[in-house]
Amino acid sequence: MFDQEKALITAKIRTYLAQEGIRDAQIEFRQIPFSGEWGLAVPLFPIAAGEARSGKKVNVPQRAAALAEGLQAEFDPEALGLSHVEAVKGYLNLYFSTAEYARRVVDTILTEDGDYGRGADKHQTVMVEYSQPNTHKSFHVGHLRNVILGGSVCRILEFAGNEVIRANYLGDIGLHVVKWMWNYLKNHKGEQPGEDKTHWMNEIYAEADRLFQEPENEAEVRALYARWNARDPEIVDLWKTTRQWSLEGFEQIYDLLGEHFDRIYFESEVEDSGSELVEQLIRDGLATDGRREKPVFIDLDAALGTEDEYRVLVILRSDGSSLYATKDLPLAIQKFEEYDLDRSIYVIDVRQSLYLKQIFKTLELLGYDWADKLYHLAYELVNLPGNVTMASREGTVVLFDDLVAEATSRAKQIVESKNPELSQEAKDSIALAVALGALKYTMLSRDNTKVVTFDWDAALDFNGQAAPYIQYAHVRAGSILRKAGSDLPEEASFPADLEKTEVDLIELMTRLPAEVQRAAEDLRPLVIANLAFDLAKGFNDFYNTCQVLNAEPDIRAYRLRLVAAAKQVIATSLNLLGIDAPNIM
RNA sequence: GCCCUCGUAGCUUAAUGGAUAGAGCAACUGCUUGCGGAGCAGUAGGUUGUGCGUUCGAGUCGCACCGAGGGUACCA
Repeated sequence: MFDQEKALITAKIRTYLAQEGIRDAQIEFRQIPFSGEWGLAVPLFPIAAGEARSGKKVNVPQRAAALAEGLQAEFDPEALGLSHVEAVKGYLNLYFSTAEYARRVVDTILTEDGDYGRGADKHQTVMVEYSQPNTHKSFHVGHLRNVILGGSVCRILEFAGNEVIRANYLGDIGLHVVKWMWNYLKNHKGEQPGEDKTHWMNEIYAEADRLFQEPENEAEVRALYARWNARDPEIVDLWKTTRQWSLEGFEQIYDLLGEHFDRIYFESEVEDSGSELVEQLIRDGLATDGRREKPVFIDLDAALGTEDEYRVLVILRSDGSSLYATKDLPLAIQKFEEYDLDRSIYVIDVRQSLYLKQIFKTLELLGYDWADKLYHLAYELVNLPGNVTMASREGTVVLFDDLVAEATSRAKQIVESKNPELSQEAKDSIALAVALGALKYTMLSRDNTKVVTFDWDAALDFNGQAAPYIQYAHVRAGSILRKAGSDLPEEASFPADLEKTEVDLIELMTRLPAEVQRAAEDLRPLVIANLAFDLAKGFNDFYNTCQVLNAEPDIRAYRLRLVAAAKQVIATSLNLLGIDAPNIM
């Protein structure tokens, strides 16, 4: 935002340093940590250290302090539109004119509106593959982290200036599907899914999984698997019908979560190309065909001359049936055939790190020059208290719909107490926004590499550092603007003696553009989650110390604009997390 | 054995190599409303797992160790 000023300041510093016999110094700008007022800091440590390295005998901290003081004497603050300049502990601190800075920030936000913080078009196309559920099975809290993380990463990448293609990859074939069909034919023939399709699908699957433990049942399932492999038309039809139910169930969940996909891949659609690729790999001598005693595998360490690093990748079972690797290889190729991708990101949990490393390496060995554009975005699991892994087999799962129902019911109570006069419909929709916001924030406010321990009370605690607090700040801002009635003042000048809470709020708002870039660069929604909370806290501090509606006309005018700007930035940051910013709650 | 990730306040967690390690829960004190609970203000809480190293400067980078979790050829 202050590029012109920075250029002028940089030139001035260079001139001074040249007099000191220092050339080609890198001038960097930082934030000044504490700021009752604010400005830019220039650390002189790197420059002093540079002198030391070039052989000059200097004590770095002392020299940095001396340079800062020398520079301070050189600066005429007014000529640069600065309020004052200080030399502190080796830093040159340049303070902006408070009123001017504040006005510029707020004007910029209100002019750019929802585009404030958006990065310039990078001309980069990024595919993000996420969610990847298995059809005919449940959707639990572990799956939720993937969808929420992937969805937020997509929004952030897009807003940062990338073109994003959202991809999903569904496990629509395999033993789990056959088990499901077996149980359906045997115990549920003719039944239709109810309102909640995923829940219903999962009940049949869970039952099938239990019954499968019995040897005679297992034999029946295997027999059905053989019919499936022979593409028995009756079974294929059943598969198509039931898969569709699953898809519709997932669609319900994605709608609820506000997610959509541009391209959906199915395991079934890459199975054949996978088999062909395996044959090709054997012909090329890269893969070893050990059938029937052993599988088809690639000894990556042998191929690369590494030891215990890439291990062995099995690409086809000894009985000729396919594995994940059989299908992930052709899928990667297909993605690059269909799209001109600059990056291809896989949002998959951390346990598959080695596996993906092997897949990427294999594609490199196959000679695909885009292999270095593949990236595994690993995230840790969601566990239950006591470090219990969520596994449907053990029955230790928290199902998605149960969780949403509980969260919504708790949110409803809050809405009831705050706004009893609203219509039931309005209450329901607000409760849902609050409930989903709370769940999403719980998932996104932890670093990707950290295990989330799912605790009902913590996830549903709407106080403190949680989405409802942020949403509430947005509502309060909206309420002030609504009560102010007529249109927002088109312009307003800011006074020099702004309250500290006003200054702090404005500074937080200036951080959005840079934080968006950082979040996109590191694929870390956490960065935005933190900023959203800080903004809400900043706004509440402002709200508690500054009157808006009852203030003098001049003050009222600029504060109304400040409130509108804060509302905008909070809404944008929530949007990047996939969280609704309601106007009433 | 080897590889990856994590270790920060009682708990959950933040911190582009830069200034006094920042929050939220829980705790404690006070105020308001009121006792089937909430809001606000404040207080307290830290040898950043341990030890070396790189650096003017390390929670952050490197190495080693300790601890937890995960992975390591036909599971996903």
